[in-house]
Amino acid sequence: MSFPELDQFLEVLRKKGHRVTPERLRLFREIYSHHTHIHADSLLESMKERGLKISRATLYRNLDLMVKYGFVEKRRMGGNRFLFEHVHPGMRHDHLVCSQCGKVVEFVSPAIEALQKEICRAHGFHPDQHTLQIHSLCSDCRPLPES
Amino acid sequence: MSFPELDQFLEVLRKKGHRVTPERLRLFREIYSHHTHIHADSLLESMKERGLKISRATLYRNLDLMVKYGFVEKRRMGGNRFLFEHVHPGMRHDHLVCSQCGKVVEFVSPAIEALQKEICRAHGFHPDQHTLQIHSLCSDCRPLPES
DNA sequence: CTCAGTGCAAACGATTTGCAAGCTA
DNA sequence: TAGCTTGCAAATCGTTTGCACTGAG
Repeated sequence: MSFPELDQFLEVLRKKGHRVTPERLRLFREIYSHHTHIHADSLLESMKERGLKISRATLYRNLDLMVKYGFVEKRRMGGNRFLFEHVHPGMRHDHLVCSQCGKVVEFVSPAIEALQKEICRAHGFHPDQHTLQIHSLCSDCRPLPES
Repeated sequence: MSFPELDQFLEVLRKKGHRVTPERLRLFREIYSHHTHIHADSLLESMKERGLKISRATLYRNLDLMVKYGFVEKRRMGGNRFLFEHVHPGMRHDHLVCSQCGKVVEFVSPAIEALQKEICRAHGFHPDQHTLQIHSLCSDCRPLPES
């Protein structure tokens, strides 16, 4: 499976003096074949299952590389682990996260998008590069956790 | 220094069969004397400086207790450490976080507040219990980190 | 007197890093 | 070949936990 973004990635690698290694390519394809946020561990496991060799260290190192060059986003959604997601050009979306169970729902809201920009601008933050998370309780996790 | 919320806290402790220990009281007062998000470590240090004895373990255990009973909020703002903040009744605010340096700015926006509620509702999330974070780059951290 | 709470140190989970060996350019 | 990359294992970092002791009720 190939992705249009792969060529851009290769170009960046060359331009920046990085080498094109099999591990790098495998990982790149792997992330681009998942269409939502995924943990480093799940990526590793998923690659292992498919027989794609890569070590945990290399995985983390290359994820950071892809983040650095803008191919991947790395964020935390309240939990302990980072979630990775390949960028979706021209398709911004934000995340609604359950503070209890960690469930993540994606949503798109032009209205909130506009407000985000405005708030960023008002505080001297860069208005083009932003993401937003709403943390709340999902329907399974009851309104108020008693006990 | 005493806080109106302290009495509520004491009441909850009694009602729930928890004991009123000096460590608990010290910590409670400590958090309520800080008016923004603060790391566990800073709390510990700050208490140590003031000669208020408490161990790291007890600190974490009691922070969780206060979270459980709704006196404290515990969240991650992108960094590795949790941030704690005593609740500000009737004074909701959200956070704008620099994805680079971690700087956190508080803001209030009734408009975004309304949208949050709406989005929560639309996805079956609890609309009253929510917080929101915008992640972007602050003025010091330049638009696009080259290299 | 009892059992919840404390402190210490050890355990943990995710991620990062040092170093020797491997492989791109 | 040169030196970026890899894999392994060890290290780190913040937070959590087991356990014996302490002290609130």
